[in-house]
Amino acid sequence: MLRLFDTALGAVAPLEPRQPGRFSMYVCGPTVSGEPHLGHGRFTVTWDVLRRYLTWTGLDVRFVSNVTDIEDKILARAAAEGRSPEEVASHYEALWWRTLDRIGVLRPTETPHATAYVTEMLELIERLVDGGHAYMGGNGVYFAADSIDGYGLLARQSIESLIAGARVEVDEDAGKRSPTDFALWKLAKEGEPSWPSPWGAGRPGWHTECVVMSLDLLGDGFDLHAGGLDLSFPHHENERAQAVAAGRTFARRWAHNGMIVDQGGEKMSKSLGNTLSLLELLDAYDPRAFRLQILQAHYRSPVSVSDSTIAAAAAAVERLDNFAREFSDARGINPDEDVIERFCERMDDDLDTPAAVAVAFDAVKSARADSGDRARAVAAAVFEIFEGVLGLDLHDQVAGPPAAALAQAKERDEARARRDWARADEIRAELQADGWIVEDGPEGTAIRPSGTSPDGTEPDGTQPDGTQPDETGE
RNA sequence: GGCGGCGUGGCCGAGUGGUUUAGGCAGGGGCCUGCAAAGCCCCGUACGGCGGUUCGAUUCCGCCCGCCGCCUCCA
Repeated sequence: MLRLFDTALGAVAPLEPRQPGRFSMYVCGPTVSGEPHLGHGRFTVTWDVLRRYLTWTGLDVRFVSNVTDIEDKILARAAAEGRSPEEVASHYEALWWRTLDRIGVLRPTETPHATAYVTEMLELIERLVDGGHAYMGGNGVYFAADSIDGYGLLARQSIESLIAGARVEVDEDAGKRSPTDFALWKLAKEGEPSWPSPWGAGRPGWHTECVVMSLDLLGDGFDLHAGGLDLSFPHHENERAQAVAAGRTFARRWAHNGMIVDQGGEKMSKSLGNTLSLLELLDAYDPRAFRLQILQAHYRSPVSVSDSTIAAAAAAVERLDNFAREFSDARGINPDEDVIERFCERMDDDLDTPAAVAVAFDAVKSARADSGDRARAVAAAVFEIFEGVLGLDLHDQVAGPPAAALAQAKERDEARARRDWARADEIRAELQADGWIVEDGPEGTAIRPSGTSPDGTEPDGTQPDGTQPDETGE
């Protein structure tokens, strides 16, 4: 049984499903107003790994992740670029899924959109207003945080100390009564997209969609609500507050992943403007290197991604590919049970992927030290761990090199056969200059693309995305 | 100010009250090789500082120093 840190509990606890054999999880998805950045890459990989692991252990996992397709930043970009908000949202959503494909993140079971749930959100808001939990302010409808007991659970603070620590003045014009209150419904300004409501035409506040969509698709008391640590407060707290006020049972467990930080150790965030584009990183390195680096840090720790850390991960991926080529005949046979058991022990301990990956690297070493069926079983465990569970495919086949390169390889073999080392070395240098790694094997000269191949294409044919160059990461 | 986290060898990064090491990357030496590459073997005696508990602490406790997060939009 997997044990996972629970933010509300402040401790690691067994993750027992609501219904035996089934697992329901909700992860806060993106606001599609810009390019995916490194932080997006991290949270998607982290929860994708949890989802894959639970599935692999036999659970039927229902994984819901929303798309916020109506929000202030989308409107701002649409206005700036002379496009409609719908165009902006659909453009960045398409880019979002294309990018996740590249880092091996599976599609959620469901991807509800905020704009498809406006009716349900209005029903909830009405219920909250009727129950005395929400009030009409100058710019919209606000939730009164002090109207429920236990506000501050996820921050592990009392509402008094949260108010005392508020960094932002209460906006008198908006008619917000307390800094901890938050918008449920925002009245539309001239020209903004809007939906009719009893309080005037407007659009939903961000915190409401997740409540409605998670409860609608997963039901009361669903198993896990996860997301970035920066969402724990106030976003998740505000979701929980609405559910509590509406008399619903919300998520049974809460989990949060750590932040990507810059080289100075500071969190990448929109307000600091120090976010790095995930797309640029994926264009410059094997996308699997990003996934491996995320796996090589504990999901709750801050992680710094830089050229040197990604290069190190890329070198490790290359080693794994070499291993996969060497043991390609081990695919499909029964994995060594000891290796799998040790791997699971680490995963079950609060998703300790760095230690779990270390088990796999140990297995790489021992498979090579061993021989025969035993070596192949251990190798099969390596495949099972990386490909069957962690979503990191190993490449044991390379696309057929072009005929010209093969001809050079053949010529080199001929030179070597007549012990013409000078000519053989000359051809090798030519091949290397063209971006090939040259190895002498039992079948003669073998070539495969190096990571810095001039043609730049991955064997899987990944192409750079088609975003405009002037877009900034957000 | 309130609440929380972190400080491990050149870099990244797990873990543990003590006997033999996490793991990855980089580096040094060696084996293999026509020379390489890949692979294999060996190596460098890491746990912020000061006290305390203990037979023994990197691991527990206290204090200090440093860094970071949340209390505003954010994954």
